[in-house]
Amino acid sequence: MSGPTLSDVAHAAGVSYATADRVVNKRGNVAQKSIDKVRDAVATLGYVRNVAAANLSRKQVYRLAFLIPTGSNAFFLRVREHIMQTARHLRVDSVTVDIVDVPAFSVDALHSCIGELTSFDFDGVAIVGLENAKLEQPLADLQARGVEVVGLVSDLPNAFRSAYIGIDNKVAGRTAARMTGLGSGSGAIQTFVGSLDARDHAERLQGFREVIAADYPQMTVLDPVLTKDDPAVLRSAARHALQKEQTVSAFYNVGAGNVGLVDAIRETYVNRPFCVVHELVAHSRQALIDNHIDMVIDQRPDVEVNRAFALLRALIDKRELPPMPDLMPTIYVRDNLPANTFKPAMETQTT
Amino acid sequence: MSGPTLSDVAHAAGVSYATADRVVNKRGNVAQKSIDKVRDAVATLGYVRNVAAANLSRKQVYRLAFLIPTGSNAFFLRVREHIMQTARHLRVDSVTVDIVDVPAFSVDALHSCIGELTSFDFDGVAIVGLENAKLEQPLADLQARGVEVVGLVSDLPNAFRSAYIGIDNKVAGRTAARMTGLGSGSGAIQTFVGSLDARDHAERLQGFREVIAADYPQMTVLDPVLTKDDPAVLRSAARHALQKEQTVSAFYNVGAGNVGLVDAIRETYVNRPFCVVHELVAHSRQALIDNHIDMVIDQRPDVEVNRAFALLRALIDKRELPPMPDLMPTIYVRDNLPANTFKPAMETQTT
DNA sequence: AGAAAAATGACAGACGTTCATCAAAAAATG
DNA sequence: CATTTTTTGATGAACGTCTGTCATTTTTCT
Repeated sequence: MSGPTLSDVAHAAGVSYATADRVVNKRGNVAQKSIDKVRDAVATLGYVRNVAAANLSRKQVYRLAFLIPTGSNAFFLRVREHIMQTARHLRVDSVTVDIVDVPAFSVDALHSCIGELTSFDFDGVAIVGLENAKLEQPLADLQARGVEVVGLVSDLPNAFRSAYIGIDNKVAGRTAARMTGLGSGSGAIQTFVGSLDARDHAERLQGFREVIAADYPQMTVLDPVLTKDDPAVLRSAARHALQKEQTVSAFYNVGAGNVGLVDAIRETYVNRPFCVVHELVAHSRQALIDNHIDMVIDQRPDVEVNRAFALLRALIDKRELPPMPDLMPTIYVRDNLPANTFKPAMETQTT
Repeated sequence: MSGPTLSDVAHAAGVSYATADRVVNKRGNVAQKSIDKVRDAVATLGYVRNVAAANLSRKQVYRLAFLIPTGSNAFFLRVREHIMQTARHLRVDSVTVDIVDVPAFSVDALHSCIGELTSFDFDGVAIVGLENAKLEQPLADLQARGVEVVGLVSDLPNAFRSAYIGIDNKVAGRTAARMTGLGSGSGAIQTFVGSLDARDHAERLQGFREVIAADYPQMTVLDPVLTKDDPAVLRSAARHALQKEQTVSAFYNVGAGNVGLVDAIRETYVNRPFCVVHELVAHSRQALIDNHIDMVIDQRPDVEVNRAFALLRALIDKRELPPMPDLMPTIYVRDNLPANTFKPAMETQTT
């Protein structure tokens, strides 16, 4: 019924259980001849280790940490809440989770946070990262201690994490452009970015420009307003664009701070621009319903968090990674909004 | 380190291990007083059963079956392939999978297939269903034998399955309409359906009509052509629509058979209609790249299959269901196509 | 050949649960 | 109070793997 055991393998290979165990667990001190015999037996019998038994025996626990930017950013509140919820359900699998707060967009803060992680011996960490060479040293230290590291939402220096879990932001920008082209057609597009140092912002803008340039020659992409994701900046810049330029027919906000953008649009009664923004949160959702914006491109942080858990566990177990469908930006319009309300997280940390 | 054991609970409750075990496993023959004491201890200690140990002890194996329509339908080939791939990776968790072929769209065939399932004692089955009262009896029999049943992609009679895993097709239709409104703007929309008896097709069309009627009065939705998902029917109907009606400015195909639709469009050199179809497969992908169609609404069968596995396991274990983000229709345009090639499945069944 | 090194076999305790058995205690019944 | 019924405690054998120890065999080297 339930597959062959290691005893069966040992017997089939004509060696003792101890030797078979030495082979499959790479304990060394085994003759090549025996290794081959055991490998063959494993293959022909189709032996797969019983993880339940293995985890039981070695008292495996998965101690995970998530490094998430602090602040009232609605997007990361969503992320936090989903982590807590999932963590509660994963306790049956011996998974424990800590959420570590780290000041947003600060390389130095992230640096010291990662440094402190080493003293807590986690088995795996997911980090909302920044791409900065300064982070390489502490990440390398972490990995040297056998901690699995993945980048979440925003990537880390590539060589110092095992995987990146997030959407392809260039693709997201290209999609935004295609939608803007469909919805607007001609005129100038005012773009807004939080910071061009943030790779995700830069990539989105780049993808956006590519598609407009290639397929919508009758539209022009205006240089982005630098907003630092500050709603106040968005508000005044958007007002300015709406009043002065008659020809602005579309807005694309690559970053956050949509509250301000929507404020400005709300004041415009006729012919508001076609408007695409990122990340579905309570406010952008409402703006969609109220017909102040046309489209929200969302990266489904809940899905990303789920994947982070699955991936970290697989990495820690050092097993082959399960097939993971690509993460796709999800396009929300008024007509396909999920029923879920986005309530503020009110849970405390699980330790 | 790793949470309290049942021994700890028993000790804290002041009862024997045996009694604590009787309580948590509902074996009966235990005084209410003891039940309360144990429950309290579980709560205060935060005891959660160690599934690894439990599964080991009871030699838990998950025998799953997927009932998938036969035929060369590219969509279900995708589904099958992903099931096989995932199954291979889940062997480490003692999951075995059988894919059962069932003739497409036949209530009688599905009926007898489900009937035969009872003799194989599976623990859970996922069924690409049909909504027909005829199926209620065999489904009830299955469930009576303790088999967990979920509907996949296309639902079963609601009362006879534990869950439906698939997108909300009305939402998908509404989204298609919004996109068509953005992309086209005015004129007649020719729609195509496989069959109005298929609930997913009917719902998509209904959602589509709703949005066009409400928000795009300058567009009209023509009555759907019934295609039975046959490319030949699509081809001739589309040709007819393109030649005769000058005013057809958009196509929306609710069902399959897009090969024929694209054939007809390819012949139209000027002003082809704005075109939205469902399900990303090799052919629709290519049509998108070739600019013969504008948009593909996809339900990510790979994601759905993953979810079916997770859900069935949770149901079989009778544990609380983990938080599952809504399944959203994914919108593909030329600019966000996944790199993956859709190669035909070449695996054999896992048994 | 003899000594050192490497490889192997045999075994046993542990991990936390499930499940069964048996005797003992407590509670309910007449 | 005696008898039946219900509830409890104690115990032990699985489940498959991990890990360690120790004695024994085989190989390698001088």
